[in-house]
Amino acid sequence: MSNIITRFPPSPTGYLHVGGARTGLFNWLYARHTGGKFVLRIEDTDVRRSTRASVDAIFEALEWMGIEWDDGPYFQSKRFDIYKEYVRKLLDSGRAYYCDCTPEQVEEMRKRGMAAGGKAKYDGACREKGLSAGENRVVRFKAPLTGATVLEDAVKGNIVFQNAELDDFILERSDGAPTYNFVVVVDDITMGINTIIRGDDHVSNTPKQIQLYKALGADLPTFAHVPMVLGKDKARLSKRHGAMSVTEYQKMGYLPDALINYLVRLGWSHGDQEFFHRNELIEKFSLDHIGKSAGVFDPDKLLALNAEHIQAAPAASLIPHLTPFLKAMGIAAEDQEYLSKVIETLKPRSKTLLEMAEAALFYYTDEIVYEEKAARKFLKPDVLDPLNLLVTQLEGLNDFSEKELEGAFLRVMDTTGLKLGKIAQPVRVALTGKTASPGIFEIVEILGKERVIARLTAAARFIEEKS
RNA sequence: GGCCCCAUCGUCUAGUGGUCUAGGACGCCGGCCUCUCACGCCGGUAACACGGGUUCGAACCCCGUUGGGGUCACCA
Repeated sequence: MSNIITRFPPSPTGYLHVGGARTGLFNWLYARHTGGKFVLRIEDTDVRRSTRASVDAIFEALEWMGIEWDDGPYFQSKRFDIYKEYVRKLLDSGRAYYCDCTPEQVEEMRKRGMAAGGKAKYDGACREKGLSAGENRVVRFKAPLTGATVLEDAVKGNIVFQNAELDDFILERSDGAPTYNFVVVVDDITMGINTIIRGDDHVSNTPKQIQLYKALGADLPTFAHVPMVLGKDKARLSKRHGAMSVTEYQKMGYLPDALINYLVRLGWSHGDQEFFHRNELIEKFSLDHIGKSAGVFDPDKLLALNAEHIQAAPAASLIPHLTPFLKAMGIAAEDQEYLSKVIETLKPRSKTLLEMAEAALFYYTDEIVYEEKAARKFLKPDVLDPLNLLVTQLEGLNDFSEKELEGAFLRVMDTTGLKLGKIAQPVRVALTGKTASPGIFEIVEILGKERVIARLTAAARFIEEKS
């Protein structure tokens, strides 16, 4: 029923950073929420700075996040004919003209304006010259000199710009290439984009674009300028603020849903709710709860949210996300059922998938390396008897269920007079090499009789050799 | 500097004139739980930038100040 069409227009001059991903997300969510369309457009008119590698990086990041587009990707570099055609239209209708002022001359005008009253703009020297096409000539837009242009912004409200503040900006460079403000408008018109959600660093471009829409006789889209994402020091996001690319978060073991949840919540709210599943976001997202002020990117909160998403996810759904990390550690983890059990025990103690993979190691290797401190503290001669006793008890068990295991431990406690804590720690070190791990019964059950007994006796041997 | 935007705990935010001695989340600090580490639970810390109005009554409306951000290209 809806005919909302949004778009995401990254320029391929580097990786996709979290700020850009957020505006992409807003557009995607809004399209999904309204049942509309989401268009991907690559803004690569700056041939010098655009690279194929960046394009691929952007695709990869979007794919990982699960943001799929319905139309495109369009490449502006392949649409020059269309831009030419629109320049022609403007020239023919008298809304654009050729200008032969040199960059130096224009720069001079700006300096003068800056010195005089603060208005740094082209003075319209060639406006009425009636110049035709030629070497070193640019095409400028003949902007209205008086009156005002109003931006009716869906998040910021009405913003009024005096036309006298704006100048006759360039539509087509002297080398024939179109400029940003122009191509954006032509693209948005020809692609049917009717809802533009973008960073508010674009507000000052908007009046120019609105004038272009009008000069071209096109309907205005809905504009929604969302506040920017800032770094901890409240300055614009940059590499010195730490990990900023979407791909980095992927590599650090974040779940795409967690990143999405965090990014959307940064600047948008739904009452007090902090945790959202992807579908909930689609269901609840709307333009009218986007905040007006800039937000600081907080890695701690993202990490906490990631932990929450890990906990909330069924083990089976975590498998595809965790497997690459396991593989990187040389763990094949082919048995899905086993992996599921492993994940279940690790979920509440893993804030990232990377942590989870590292914590899973002892489930997959038989060469347990004892942490030095752990061994010194817990693998001492006095636990030799309890350990051997436990082995005997365990050997007698057919069923390694938690209940049976508890019984076995209880009997060892009985005969030795030791508390569970005294026994559990040495066993934990014997089984995992570490002093921290999932519950002792859980890991014994998952590891299974054979491996548990092997590791226990190995620990006993270790103690004997030491003393 | 001109133009534009913004302003609630350290951070993300709820709040749309009275129910706010301002709520939630992250962080931080206590405690409980406990076989370790976590998880979980309970409690605490901490904010309406400032000054004027408007109103019987302002976090919410208006003006100003201050502070922060954006933008002023033949980049996008």
